[in-house]
Amino acid sequence: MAHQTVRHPGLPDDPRARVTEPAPDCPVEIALAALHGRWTTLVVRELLQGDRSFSELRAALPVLSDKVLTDRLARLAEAGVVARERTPGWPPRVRYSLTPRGRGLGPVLQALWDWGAQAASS
Amino acid sequence: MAHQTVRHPGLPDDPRARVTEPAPDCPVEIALAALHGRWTTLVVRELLQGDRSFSELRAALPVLSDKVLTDRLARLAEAGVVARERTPGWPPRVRYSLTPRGRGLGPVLQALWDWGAQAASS
DNA sequence: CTGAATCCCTGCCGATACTG
DNA sequence: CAGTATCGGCAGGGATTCAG
Repeated sequence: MAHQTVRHPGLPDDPRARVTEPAPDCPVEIALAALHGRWTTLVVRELLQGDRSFSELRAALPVLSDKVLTDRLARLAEAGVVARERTPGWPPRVRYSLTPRGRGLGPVLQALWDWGAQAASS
Repeated sequence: MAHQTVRHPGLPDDPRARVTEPAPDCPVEIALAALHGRWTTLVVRELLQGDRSFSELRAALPVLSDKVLTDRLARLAEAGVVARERTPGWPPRVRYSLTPRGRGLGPVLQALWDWGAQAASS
């Protein structure tokens, strides 16, 4: 059943696994930074189902304000998770989609889901 | 090579996967909340290597202040990740260790590490 | 030794109004 | 349609000091 060698009690043999204070280049920090912020995971979830326009995202997440949606998309783009594509002409249309790296977040979200779905009993 | 069935584009068939706004009972939110905050993952990393006292944690993470360490341990305990054990007598000694649930964070951190370790190229 | 109390500063995020 | 500009409330987190 176990399909990976059990190396639980040790993260990879990498110097970044031994830092004594938060480091922006730590892979775990990078991943958490990409998912950081309210609404971020929900935006990623929407895009995991296909590319979307700004309005479609607003419609899917009605409570999310324009400003925050803009901010989330900008941060996700900066993290290499989301790609923007403007179609020229009028009215302006922009399609958002996940990059390959963004699609790689699927298993990560799955791991988070699996852990969080367990009962909180110690 | 692929050792898991590809169900990328779909999180579990659970109503909580379809919420349209941040929900505290969403498993992903629960997991991210447990790991939330600066220093949190480093504290967990320390405890993944064995139980520790307050002072040992301070020594391992010298820049971390008392207040924040106290806060992180309290939050992790509340999340069912960390267990506290006071040994009676003087001076007061407290040992912190991971619960089984806390040890379950190993694979989660591994998934975050793996994703973050990839180059940020789109 | 293991924290709790207090102060302060910064950054997130929501609401509203406005622009290319 | 797809954003930007501005303002304000509030919580995160660091330093310092005090307590059980």
